[in-house]
Amino acid sequence: MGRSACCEKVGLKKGPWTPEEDQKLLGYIEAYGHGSWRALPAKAGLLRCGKSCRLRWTNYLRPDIKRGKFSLQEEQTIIQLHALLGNRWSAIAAHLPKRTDNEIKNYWNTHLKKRLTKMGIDPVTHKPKSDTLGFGQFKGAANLSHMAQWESARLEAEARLVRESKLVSNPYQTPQLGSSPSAQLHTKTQAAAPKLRCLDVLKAWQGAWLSKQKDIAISNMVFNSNGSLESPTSTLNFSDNTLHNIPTVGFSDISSMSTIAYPNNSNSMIVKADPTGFSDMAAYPNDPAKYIEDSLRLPTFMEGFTDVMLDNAGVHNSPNANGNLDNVVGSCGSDFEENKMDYWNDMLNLVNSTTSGSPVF
DNA sequence: AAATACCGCAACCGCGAACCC
DNA sequence: TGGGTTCGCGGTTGCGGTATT
Repeated sequence: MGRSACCEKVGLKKGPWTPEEDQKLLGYIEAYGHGSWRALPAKAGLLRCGKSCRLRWTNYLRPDIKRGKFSLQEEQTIIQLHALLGNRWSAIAAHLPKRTDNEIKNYWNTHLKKRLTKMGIDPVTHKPKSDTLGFGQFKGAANLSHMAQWESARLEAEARLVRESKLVSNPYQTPQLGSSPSAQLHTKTQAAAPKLRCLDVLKAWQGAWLSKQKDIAISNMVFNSNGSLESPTSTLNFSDNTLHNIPTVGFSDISSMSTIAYPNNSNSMIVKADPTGFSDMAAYPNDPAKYIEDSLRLPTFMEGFTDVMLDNAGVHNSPNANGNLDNVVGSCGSDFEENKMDYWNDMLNLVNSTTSGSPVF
């Protein structure tokens, strides 16, 4: 009963890998693929457990891993994605080509987290710590949480895609694009659904929220598998058939809520609420993507500013003698209002920039 | 120069989900 | 359908290197 402990067997080696072991593992996987990790050590002549071999391969030996210092761009990406996704390192790694989730996790814990803390920003919520009372109106954390719910749903959908695409995936599981297993996920996903449209949770969410801003009651709704509406604040639970059941290929326009689905074996869809409060889709009879593009607006309600503490300027973000970040403290006022838009602009730029390489955005 | 503290990273551990029979 | 197996993820640990005293 119970789990079979992978390293329980006496005689299995633990600890740092030797160059000889690396060579054996590398040579075996290059020749035969990893196959079953559990069976691999014996076949490769290694006195390691399969789990240890997998870790060594995915975090160190894989040929497509970039090592070394993180660039400013990478730092920014990590921080922004962490604000959105939390400690979901594999998901974050999927957006950082050639970086492993373990490496990103380590970098966050040893560098970025400390930097945020030093600057008076809670690395968990990405809010200023001084916000505990003064930012009663601060909606960013709740919004991020909201976004995370959507992202969770997306990840579930992606996971299903991977399963569905296993038939076409390369048995030699060396990813060519991303570095993390999640990157492999994306690669496979794309292979399985080359015409995949994005499950654009961010944009969908923006649209829904913007509509809410306009007190459009229906704006909080998304279509469920029955074609009825439900609140996006609830956890999305896409069954395997959910998206396929959405009957719209093109537009479905119900009041101010618009749903576009691309159900042809892709699990992808765009759901949005009409940010204008009135349906203007007739203006885009042949170009749903353009409609989405044009109708989306930056969410003015979102607040965040983690990009300001990236030291690209170096000067204005320096902590003061009190250990506070002058600019960040200042940003609790008007500067903050300015920075928040930059932050989310960056976020959306990031999202947009990854559109081509990932079905996520 | 030695001792100690700190830091960074590779590796391990445990859990949950997916898979397989 | 249920139970065992495998895999992947996220948290944690421990060790080696570096900085500080």
